[in-house]
Amino acid sequence: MNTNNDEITINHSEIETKWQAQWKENKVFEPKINDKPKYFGNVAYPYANSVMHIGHGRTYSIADIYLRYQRVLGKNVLQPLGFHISGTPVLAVSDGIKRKDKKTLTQVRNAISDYVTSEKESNDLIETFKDPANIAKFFSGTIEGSLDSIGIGIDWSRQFTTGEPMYNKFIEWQFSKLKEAGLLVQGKYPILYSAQDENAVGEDDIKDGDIDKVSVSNMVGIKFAVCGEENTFVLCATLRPDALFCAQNLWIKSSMEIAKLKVGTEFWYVAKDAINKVKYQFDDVSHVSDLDGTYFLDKFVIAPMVDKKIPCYNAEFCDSKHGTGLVYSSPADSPHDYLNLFEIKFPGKSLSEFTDSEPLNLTPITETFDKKKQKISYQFDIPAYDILMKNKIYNTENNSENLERVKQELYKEAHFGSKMINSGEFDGLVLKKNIAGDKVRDVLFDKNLAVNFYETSRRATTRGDDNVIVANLQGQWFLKYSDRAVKDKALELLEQSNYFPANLKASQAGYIEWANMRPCARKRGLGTQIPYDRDWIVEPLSDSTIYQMLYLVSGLINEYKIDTEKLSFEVFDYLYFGTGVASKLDIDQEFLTKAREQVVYWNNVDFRYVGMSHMSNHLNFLIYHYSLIFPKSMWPKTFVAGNLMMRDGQKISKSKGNGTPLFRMKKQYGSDLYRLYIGVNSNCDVEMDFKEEEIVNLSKKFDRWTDLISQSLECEKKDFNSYSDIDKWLISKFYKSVELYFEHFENFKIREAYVEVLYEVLNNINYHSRRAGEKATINVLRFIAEDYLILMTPIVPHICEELYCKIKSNKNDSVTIEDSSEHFDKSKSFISLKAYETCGKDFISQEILDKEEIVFDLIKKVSANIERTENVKIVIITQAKSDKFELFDLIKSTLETDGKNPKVIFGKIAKKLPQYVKFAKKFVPKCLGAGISFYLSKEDEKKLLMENLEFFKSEFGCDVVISEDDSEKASPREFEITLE
RNA sequence: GUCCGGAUUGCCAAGUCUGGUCAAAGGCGCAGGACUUAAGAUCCUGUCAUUCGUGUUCGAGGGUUCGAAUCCCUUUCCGGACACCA
Repeated sequence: MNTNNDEITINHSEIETKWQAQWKENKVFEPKINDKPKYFGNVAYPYANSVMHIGHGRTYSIADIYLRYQRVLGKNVLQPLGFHISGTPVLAVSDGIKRKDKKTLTQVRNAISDYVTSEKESNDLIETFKDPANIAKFFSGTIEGSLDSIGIGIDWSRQFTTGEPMYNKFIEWQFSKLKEAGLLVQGKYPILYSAQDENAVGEDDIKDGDIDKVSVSNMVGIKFAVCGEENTFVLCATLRPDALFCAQNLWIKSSMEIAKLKVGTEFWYVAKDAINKVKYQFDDVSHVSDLDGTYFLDKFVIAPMVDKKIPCYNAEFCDSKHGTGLVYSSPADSPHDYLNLFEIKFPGKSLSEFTDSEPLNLTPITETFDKKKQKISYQFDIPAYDILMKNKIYNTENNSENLERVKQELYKEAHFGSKMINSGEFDGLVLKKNIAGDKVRDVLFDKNLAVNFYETSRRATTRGDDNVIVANLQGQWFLKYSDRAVKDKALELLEQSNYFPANLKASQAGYIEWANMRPCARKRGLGTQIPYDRDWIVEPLSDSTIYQMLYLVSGLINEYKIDTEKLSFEVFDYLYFGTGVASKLDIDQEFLTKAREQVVYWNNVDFRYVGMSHMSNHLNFLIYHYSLIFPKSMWPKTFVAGNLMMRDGQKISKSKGNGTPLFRMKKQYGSDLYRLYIGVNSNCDVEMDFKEEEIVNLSKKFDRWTDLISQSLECEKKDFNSYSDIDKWLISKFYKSVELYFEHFENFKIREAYVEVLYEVLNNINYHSRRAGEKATINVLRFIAEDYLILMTPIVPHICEELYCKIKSNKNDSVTIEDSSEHFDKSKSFISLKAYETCGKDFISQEILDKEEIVFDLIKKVSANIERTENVKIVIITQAKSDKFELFDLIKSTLETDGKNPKVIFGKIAKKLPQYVKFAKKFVPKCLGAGISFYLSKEDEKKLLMENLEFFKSEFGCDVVISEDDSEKASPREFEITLE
């Protein structure tokens, strides 16, 4: 910290601790129902599986600054917070600890290291984490402490976790409402699955699942009818159904174990390793018999749609674990297929012997139509052949690497600018974006010649070494967002809301359009069971949409120790909609009345802050659910999407170890400074970079501000009229900035608002200090100090409380903090609750501001000139000629009477003051925008110069003379400067 | 793949929505000065070019306009978010 001379060193950390304790003790952030307008804002609850780092702190700080600003506006503000523990993450940690998984243990040990003093304590704590509830309990405690430590004004009396019975009841109610709205439906859904565990698998269950993500990929299983076997098919899974048109044969590894399955009324052949995939993806599957690949080698199959009889050939490269293990060839597109087929048809020969014509005599199925975009040129429009020849790959032997390379090249580049030919109704479809493939697939589906076949995006195994497969789960619960009426309602909600940043509102509407069927329940994890189907647990994103409304009654549920079993659907209906008869509900009537009062008073969410990455899912669902469950009058009002925080240009993440715990900020920099840095550094919609040097630099400005205000409070506040003109200038400037402050805040521009009242005002203070001396500055600051503190409270609340204390003690206020009677108005004691009530306009004198600007500009110009000249003894200031003033008058009056019409203005000038036509050519366009700037009459201008002569002399450090002559070059307020 | 966004003067980064007060905030870096025995820290000044008239700048090219960093079109290069995961 700065320890300059007589400056008082402030121990911010100490002050902050003191005020945080005061706030807590006096329940400053636990608002009661009163006659002020209410404002209900909140941020998404944090996930209680780790400690908070400085990145999380940004989100909560921004929301807190804005909500404290609402208090400045005189609102009764509620900001509650709960904790999210649904889903698998907490479970995964406790499982990891039970398993003694090293990675998990290290992470947990690191996370708790700040809260334990010995290794034994650490181990004991971790031991308790085998119960997931203890994980949630511990981390929610640390989170509460962290947020308190940076002065976030949260009403903790309403907190809950998503694992509590109260919450479960609320979610059950919510889902009953969604069911009523027709949103909750059941169907099939593909998920990653382990047949051995008989359960869905998440990222945590898959080996290296966090590093190399596994997703579900959608293949097409094409049915090749086996000749001579009725209703029996070889199922080949492919990503390129369009290649069917050049299918020449099936590849079947003779040694592969194959199973015959009965699926519905059909019989399918697949590799034995693929039995589970079929079993878990299709209905009515039974195992008929086993055989091996040799069975097919003398058989023929019919390629569907093209109706072509093709043979089955042995191929060692077949992989029983990929797809169905059985594939068809597409020699035109696949170099592998081409060479293998070639070697079967021409045993012992090399492809190099066939340069004049393509030996397999294939019919091309694609054609190049855009030679420019296509990076590979084809001789015969048989891409596989052409690329093999180009790369001089003539046989399969020792060429597996090369083949792989050209395959990649082909897939990557060949499809640009190709379209289908010789394929009947599909002719002309482009291969790009799989347009042709999708069309072929759809037609195959229509004719029941193919099925959807899901496969994992990469080969994956569980920690228990079972193959991860894709199961098409029966009975999956969905939220059906696809109905037009449902979408329209959500869009209506969005439409009537405020959205910041405003340009993303359109994207949000896009997400609403895009939402379709959303699986909303899972087989595993913590959370609420679906009331109609207890096997399913509501998935974490679906259980966190309208929960803000629970805050309105959660405090009372705890206070009245309500038996959660009594929280029936009817009770929630009564609480939220006022429907039903209260006296008939089997629940504490006093609670019921009070809780209903809460809902009626707080009514709806006024402000919701979410991370930008949650726009497409969380916020989307939130909008849907509110629009369906609540009446319009209870819809949320303002949404803000905020961005992440980086650390020195890098993402904050556990693995990088750059996520400094939030609670350290108080000791390291002071919470006020942290908040100030967050608020002033960037607007919430841009990614913010946390830089040590920047925050240190900011502390200098902050210290200066603190020091100035602190000193000013030692002075006596005087009557406005007893201040001098230059003092009034500073006061005017301040209240001008205040106007902008409110304007910026209305548009959720926190950064701009504080740049205005901190940087701008500080600059003006410095200028005033030069003009009138530091003493006078401190004196005049006393006049605005109280307002200034109120406006700064949202961003640096602790120091403002501390300084405000000085004012209170000066006032000899009869109200003391100890007064705790029911009607005690806390806002008199805490600046955190104080509204801004001054009418700044009364103290703004435009004339003083305008005049000072002329002086200011002059100083700037002269200083710049002096800088460039040596040995200046006298500065001569010369005014413009009288007719130049006339010109200005003419332009000004024309602008007023005829508007911004350059032609009219030029016409008048040419007529009355032709000597200035040339000058006007450059000057007039400048006036068209902002108008002509303020200027004085020649006499007043001279007066102004004379009045400030002494100030000029001291500023320039030399003699200053106001010339009696006129200058051609000068203009009103633009003096000619001569140095001697 | 789908959907968004960005490119600003040595670097980071405001400004763009709402065209004019924009040679363009702020920070870093750099240079000079004050203080100091000195260094550091701190404070002040400067930081596109300039013959101090002005000129040339906001990825590139074109357009609209009296006027474009800002609006429109084209183009190059970067980045972010994506559903069962919180």
